[in-house]
Amino acid sequence: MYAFLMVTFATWNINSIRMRLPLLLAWLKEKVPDVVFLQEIKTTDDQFPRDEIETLNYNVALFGQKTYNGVAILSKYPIEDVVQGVPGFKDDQARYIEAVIKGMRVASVYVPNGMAVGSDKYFYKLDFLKSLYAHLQTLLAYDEAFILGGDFNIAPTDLDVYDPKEWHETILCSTPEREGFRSLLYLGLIDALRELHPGKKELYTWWDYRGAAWQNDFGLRIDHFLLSPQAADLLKNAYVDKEIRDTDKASDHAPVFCELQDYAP
DNA sequence: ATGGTTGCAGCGCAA
Repeated sequence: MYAFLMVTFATWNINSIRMRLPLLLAWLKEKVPDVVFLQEIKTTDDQFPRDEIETLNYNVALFGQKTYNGVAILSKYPIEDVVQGVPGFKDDQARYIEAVIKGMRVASVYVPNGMAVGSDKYFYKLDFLKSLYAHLQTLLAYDEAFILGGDFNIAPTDLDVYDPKEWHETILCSTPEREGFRSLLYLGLIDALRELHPGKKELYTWWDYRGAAWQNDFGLRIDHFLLSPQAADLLKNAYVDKEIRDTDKASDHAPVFCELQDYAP
């Protein structure tokens, strides 16, 4: 009798939670996702608008940072066993938070942008991906349902890029970055959005503020949900919520939704 | 167009 119940996950690079708070609150009220992964909250935990979000019946888990980065998990259900940072990766930037919700492990990740191929930040990005790979390998050994959502700052294939020639071997699209992402898939994780929309080009999640990219649909798919095989068995729906990208004072990223059949009714 | 726009912080840096 619980067969039709769903748990709705959303991931959104919000690009400053304080700048985007009215938009976030309206969006939460309208869409009512059960669990939300946020990236680039760009604030310390003490400056996070916790009260406004808790008023909408969300629990909050934070890994904040001043000015840059910062990740969070919002959940209608209790949040347990919070982990801040990728275990085993020494990092002074707040880019990963993991927890257990309704018995299932969940995580919100903000993979480094990398700035330019060959830069110091680029190699930091590749190092981050290696450590993420090692940690996910550990988690997958449990053979349990697990969901990871976030801004990976990688367009996995040319299908995920509005103009692959212009972006050929540039940041977000270089072969080492793509191999890093692909290695996560080869571990056995499933790219939820691509799984349900094979061959579809218009799955973009990010449009640069510059160059009227949104108006021209110059987009890239760089925000992803990765599911363990046990979670993928429950996958019912995945889509990009493009509507909010069109609003005034929008983030440059659109949220991605992922609906799983309820795993603990 | 090695430009363009946005957020944070209060100047340039990061994206």
